[in-house]
Amino acid sequence: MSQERVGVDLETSLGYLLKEASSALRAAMEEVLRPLGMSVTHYSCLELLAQRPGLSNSELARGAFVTRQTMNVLLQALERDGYVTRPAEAPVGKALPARLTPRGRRSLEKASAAVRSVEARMLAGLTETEQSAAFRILQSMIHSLRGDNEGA
Amino acid sequence: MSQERVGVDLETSLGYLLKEASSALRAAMEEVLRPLGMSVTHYSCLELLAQRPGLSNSELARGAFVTRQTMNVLLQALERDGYVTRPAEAPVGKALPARLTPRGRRSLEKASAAVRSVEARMLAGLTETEQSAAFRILQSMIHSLRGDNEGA
DNA sequence: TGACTCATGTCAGCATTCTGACATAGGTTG
DNA sequence: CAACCTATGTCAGAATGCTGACATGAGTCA
Repeated sequence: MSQERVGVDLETSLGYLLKEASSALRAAMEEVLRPLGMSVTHYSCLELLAQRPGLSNSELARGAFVTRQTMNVLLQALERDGYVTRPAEAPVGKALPARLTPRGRRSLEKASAAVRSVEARMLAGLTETEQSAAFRILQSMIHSLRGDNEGA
Repeated sequence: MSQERVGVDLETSLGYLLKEASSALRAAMEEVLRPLGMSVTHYSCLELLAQRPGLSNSELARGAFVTRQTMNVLLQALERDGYVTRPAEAPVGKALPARLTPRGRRSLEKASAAVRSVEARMLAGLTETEQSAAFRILQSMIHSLRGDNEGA
């Protein structure tokens, strides 16, 4: 619109590109999940529970990259609507292991398929080799950012 | 905490890994920007203006991956606090070209250095070749997700 | 010229997520 | 055992970003 290249490196910054890709992925997921009446966080919670039954609220929060307070709000809604069950008493400690109900599992099926198709579209232009490279590169970035390698 | 590997593919999903990396990057940026009293969106806006002076509110919003309404609220605050100036009248159309004030430029300096150090840390474990690969791969993902290649 | 379409700036209301705080359960350490 | 530390679930308030809506300016096209 305004001008073209005053000339710095937003276009060459991997950080910016990472944010751009993540934003595009999120938008694409929202687009396919909206018709199913499901938000990305909503889907993430169900998918996590399908793959790792018995996760606690805090564990789900970490897996979905939100705070445990946020996840708690969502879990209470999912429980109220019958997608998820949690025992009234904690079997050990305070952690309440959550599980999908049959209704939750059913509702996840369509969403999961939709999201997998988005992921497939995302990877459509990449060779197997490139996908493997992407995997290693992203893991390295995460590792470095979290500072897993410093300190003792 | 609960169990280890019930066993599906969250650990092998590039979509999940992308979200994880983006989340780690955002957290690292927030960590270094907080001492400077600056949020990520706040920083993004200033950095965009430094690199592309004269961007309009809507263009800044697209560049920072937020809606133009959200960017407008931020811009008004930045203008009120003297980091940014916009003309009272649009030179053409309705778009108001925004520019950094000296104060805005000064405030950006430290933030920009901090963010660049985060990006450097993110890339620390990667070779030049891998960084080039990451660039091409991320661009391909963005391109595919946006569906630039379909239709006419 | 006039109707149409599109992008923009902006206001208002709503949704989502976060920060802060508290009580409790369990493990650790002296 | 007692003090301490960490993790958890949960409530309340605040911040942040979004959707909806409206008016305006510019280009397009008949």
